[in-house]
Amino acid sequence: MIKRLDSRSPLSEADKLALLSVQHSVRKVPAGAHLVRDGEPPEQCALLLSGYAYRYKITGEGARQIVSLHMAGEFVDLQNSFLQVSDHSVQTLTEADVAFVPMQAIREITLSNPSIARALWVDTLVDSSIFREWVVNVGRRDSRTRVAHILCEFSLRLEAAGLAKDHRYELPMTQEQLADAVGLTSVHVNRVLRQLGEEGLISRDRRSITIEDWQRLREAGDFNERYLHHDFVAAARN
Amino acid sequence: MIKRLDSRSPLSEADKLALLSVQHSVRKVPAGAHLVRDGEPPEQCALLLSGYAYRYKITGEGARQIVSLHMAGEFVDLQNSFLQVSDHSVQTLTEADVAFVPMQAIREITLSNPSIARALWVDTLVDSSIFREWVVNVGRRDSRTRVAHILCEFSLRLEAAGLAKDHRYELPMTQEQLADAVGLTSVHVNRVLRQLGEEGLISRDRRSITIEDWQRLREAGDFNERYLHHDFVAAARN
DNA sequence: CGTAACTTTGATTAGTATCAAAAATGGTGG
DNA sequence: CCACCATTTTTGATACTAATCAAAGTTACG
Repeated sequence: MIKRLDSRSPLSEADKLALLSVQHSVRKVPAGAHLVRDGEPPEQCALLLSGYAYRYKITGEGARQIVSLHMAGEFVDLQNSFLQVSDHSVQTLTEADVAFVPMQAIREITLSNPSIARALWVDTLVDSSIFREWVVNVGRRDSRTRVAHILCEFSLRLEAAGLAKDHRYELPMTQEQLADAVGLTSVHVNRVLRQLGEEGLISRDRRSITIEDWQRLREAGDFNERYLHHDFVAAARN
Repeated sequence: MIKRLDSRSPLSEADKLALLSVQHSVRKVPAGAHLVRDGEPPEQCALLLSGYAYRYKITGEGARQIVSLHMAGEFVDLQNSFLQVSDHSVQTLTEADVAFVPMQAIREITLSNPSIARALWVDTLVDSSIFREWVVNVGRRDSRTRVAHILCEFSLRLEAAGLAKDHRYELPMTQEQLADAVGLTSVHVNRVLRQLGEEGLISRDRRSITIEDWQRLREAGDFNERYLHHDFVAAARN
């Protein structure tokens, strides 16, 4: 986690020590547990040490839209950190090890340590960039492109997190959850996945995805990784 | 602008003075001008003093998705402030007065002044919350609900900015732009607007919108203003 | 093993897009 | 102030994508 922050907004050794010594408690949380609930005040900030989680909102009609997916090393709750009431829920997708940090500790360290504040802020800005791309994905791409796009995104993010390689990864989501992330029905996602398989772009085995032809899937998904901001260190120059 | 920041994350008088004295240049910018271009490094941070602007991205197919709308008093470019390359473009919707602040100045003041950093950060977190809601809007709501929802959002945001009252406002967007914000075609947006009018929920005159029945439009749009975080001051308790 | 959750397939429908064109509006120069 | 042109709004007809409904397979798990 620290490595990730550092890569985008450099921290001194002292900063890293300060981060490591922030008060927190680690707990193992089962799959399907809520880390944050829509409408409740955020009191702890959860950092995923292992496992997966997703943010979602429910419409008045009862439909669910997943608005982001998070994996080991990511903060799941900085988004709510300085707001009074959570505007969405966060739920684990798998069993997960979670470090809970009291909001108060986050508030204190960010006031006393501007470099850390900066690094956390940058982290939330990257989240925002992904939200924007999801608006586009869901708003302006057809079903095949949408699904291909999200498969590309997951592949790169998991590789960056060291959870995948060679364009092969475990995706611990049901097709229904995938559907809720791309704004389609699970039935349709199923058909699209089959089609992508038939075209030789991907292959699947249970929950594992192998991208057989990265270049073509990238094109099919209208995917450009720039929005992930994986390689940049703007703040490096101060 | 300062008032807005202060309301969500309190600033001392000294902070306010510091903000006011940040180096900047004010320019009048014509409608349709780009403030940020996708793919270019952000060098200045634009603060809208008057007028409107929107962020957008273009898909490989050439379709446009507007990902947010900004009005007087809002920062248009904090989102890119610490990232190396912009992942989207920002264009003015109307003629606008814009204060340009060099990124360097933002970086310096946020390192030296944690309260200001906090306030700006909170501002970007609220932006994120709106992005999330847009993902839901575009991903899981039908056309009528989507349009009603965005009309509600604009009404509250404009009122909060002092640009509207009594649920009546000027919306300087064409129906095509509105369509690009809700992920529909302009033809369909036109039909939905007509329908909302026939149902007595809104009325229109040129670009001005009057919400004739707030309660019913709110229901029609599955609208809950919580995600706008207009009334909260979490950081107040530090 | 038995059962619930998930995936897959098929048939039909609904909602939006697309295409086309007419009407209205707004701005410009004469 | 008017005539003209470009842009925007409106309407209609048709096509297509993805939703819905239903049910059969398959997988995971206690």
